[in-house]
Amino acid sequence: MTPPERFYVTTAIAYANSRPGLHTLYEVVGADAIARWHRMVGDETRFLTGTDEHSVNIAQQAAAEGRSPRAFVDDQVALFTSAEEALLIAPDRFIRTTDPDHVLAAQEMVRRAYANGDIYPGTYEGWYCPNEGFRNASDVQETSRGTICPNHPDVPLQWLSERNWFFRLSAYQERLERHYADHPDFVQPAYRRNEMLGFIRGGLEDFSISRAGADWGIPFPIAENGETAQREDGSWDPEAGTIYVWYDALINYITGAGFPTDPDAFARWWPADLHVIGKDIARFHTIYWPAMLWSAGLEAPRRVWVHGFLLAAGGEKMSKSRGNLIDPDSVVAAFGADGARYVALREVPFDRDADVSWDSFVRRYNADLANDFGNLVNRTVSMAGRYLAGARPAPAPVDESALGAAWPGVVTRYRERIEACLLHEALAVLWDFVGAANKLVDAAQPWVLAKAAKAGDGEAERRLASVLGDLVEACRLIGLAVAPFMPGTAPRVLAQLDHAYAYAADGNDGPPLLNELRWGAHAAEPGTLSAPLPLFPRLEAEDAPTAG
RNA sequence: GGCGGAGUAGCUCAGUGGUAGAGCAGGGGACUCAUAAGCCCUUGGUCGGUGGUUCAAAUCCGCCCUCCGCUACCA
Repeated sequence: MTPPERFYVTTAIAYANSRPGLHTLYEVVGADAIARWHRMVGDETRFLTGTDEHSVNIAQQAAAEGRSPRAFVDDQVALFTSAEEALLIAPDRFIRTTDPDHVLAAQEMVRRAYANGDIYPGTYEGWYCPNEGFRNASDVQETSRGTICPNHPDVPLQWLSERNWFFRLSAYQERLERHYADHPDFVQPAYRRNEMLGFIRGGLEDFSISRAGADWGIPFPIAENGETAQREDGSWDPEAGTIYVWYDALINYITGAGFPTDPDAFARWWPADLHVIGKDIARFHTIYWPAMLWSAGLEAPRRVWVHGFLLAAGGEKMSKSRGNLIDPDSVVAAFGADGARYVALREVPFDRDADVSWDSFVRRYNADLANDFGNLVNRTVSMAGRYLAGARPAPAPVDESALGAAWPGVVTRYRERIEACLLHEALAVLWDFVGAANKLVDAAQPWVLAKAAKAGDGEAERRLASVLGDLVEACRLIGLAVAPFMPGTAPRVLAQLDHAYAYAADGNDGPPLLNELRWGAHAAEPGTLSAPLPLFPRLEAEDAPTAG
């Protein structure tokens, strides 16, 4: 027995400033499916997701509601965790950047960068909006009245400079280029890697990692004179400011692995096997982050997967202001948790953007789940019950069954696609097999065999049991294989087939999935099929929620 | 502007030199186990434009048009 592989997968942490949309949860659903796959095949798996809760913006939103930042984010986070529960997302830890161990981790990373000579006090300059803080050059507008903030056109912008700390990213250009060369799969898909490499080759500037004015953040642990910013009573000197954005948010991945308080756990889980992120933050994960880790004497993550976005009709970005968000709760209400997971991961290629709409989801749900797979299970269970009095027929041996012969190749391709993060292709591979099973029903015509068998045709009777055995086995295999994507459906399929589903709700604690996915793995065991129970009721387009 | 990618059936896309493909959507048919689902057949494309290389180009080369991604401190 080889020891189990360990697999550590993370998502980006969500900015806790508004309620989650499906386009935000999409990434978490994808990572959850990947994590479940690894748990089920027997890898020691850790899946981390969570929320990013510090920022001037959040402090101001809280203040606008007359609440403390902490109370505000607590409520925001509850929106995320409940939406994720509804989608059957099962992280091993839901991390919050306000968690005490994360505060320690971020401060320790700053200290290490300082000890390594990679951070230095400098001056940050830029347009400052009194309502929003510093704004990018690309976020402000030049008008006849001068430079204004588009969100607050009546509030004059100020050109401010501020003392804060900088990270010496420029020192890591060569090492980054070498790392990309030595680890061609570090950033995927390949076109994202090329973009990042182009950025690196264009030259790297240092970036600021502290803010003087903001107090809703992790206290910066070092004073400008290089001494600790912690005072004798344990409090932090506000003069030192707070840690800014990336030296807070990115650190969550190592906090979640045990850094720095649990060295044993950290040694086991770091470096992460996979960061799943959106294209908007690729640069920070594939350039800033490795450099920050190296500065602290830590390894870069093994792989960063940059997924695409869900776009509204016509390729428009989804946003609250455009009012074209898809509300995850309505999707779950209409399609079920598994249906929602399936349509999102099947409709949107995991390596690029796609337009989605309620209609496209309904079409996909009806075609793939209600008509193809759901109906396959339904007709199979129904026929076995009707023609064989419910006794579960055994599948034919692999070499005597067309489905059995095709199956091993399906598993191989399915596994390859999942491990390559091509989740939509993985599902397509499985659904090819669903199609093959449906074709078999029509080719073999069990109802004709049943009539002949009833009339005393022994060969027809044998053939009937064999065909239905193959179909039952196909349903078992498909239902089980798709469990990482549809964890609620798998047990329901197997239950109708009177097969045990031996995995915990998060996919742990079961037998190695690849053993279970052998054709005929339970062929010798007797069973009794129950009455068919529709898995995915067909939907009509008018089942769409009222817009809003 | 620079670097990169894409333009193929109504929609989403596969197809890197040899008589144009899939899924969905549309049309027709035979069947009936089933969630009026499934199965079979089928409509539909001067493969962005143009010039060239070649016996032969969606596929290679030139030019043009259109669209998209990246091009630094919002998470």
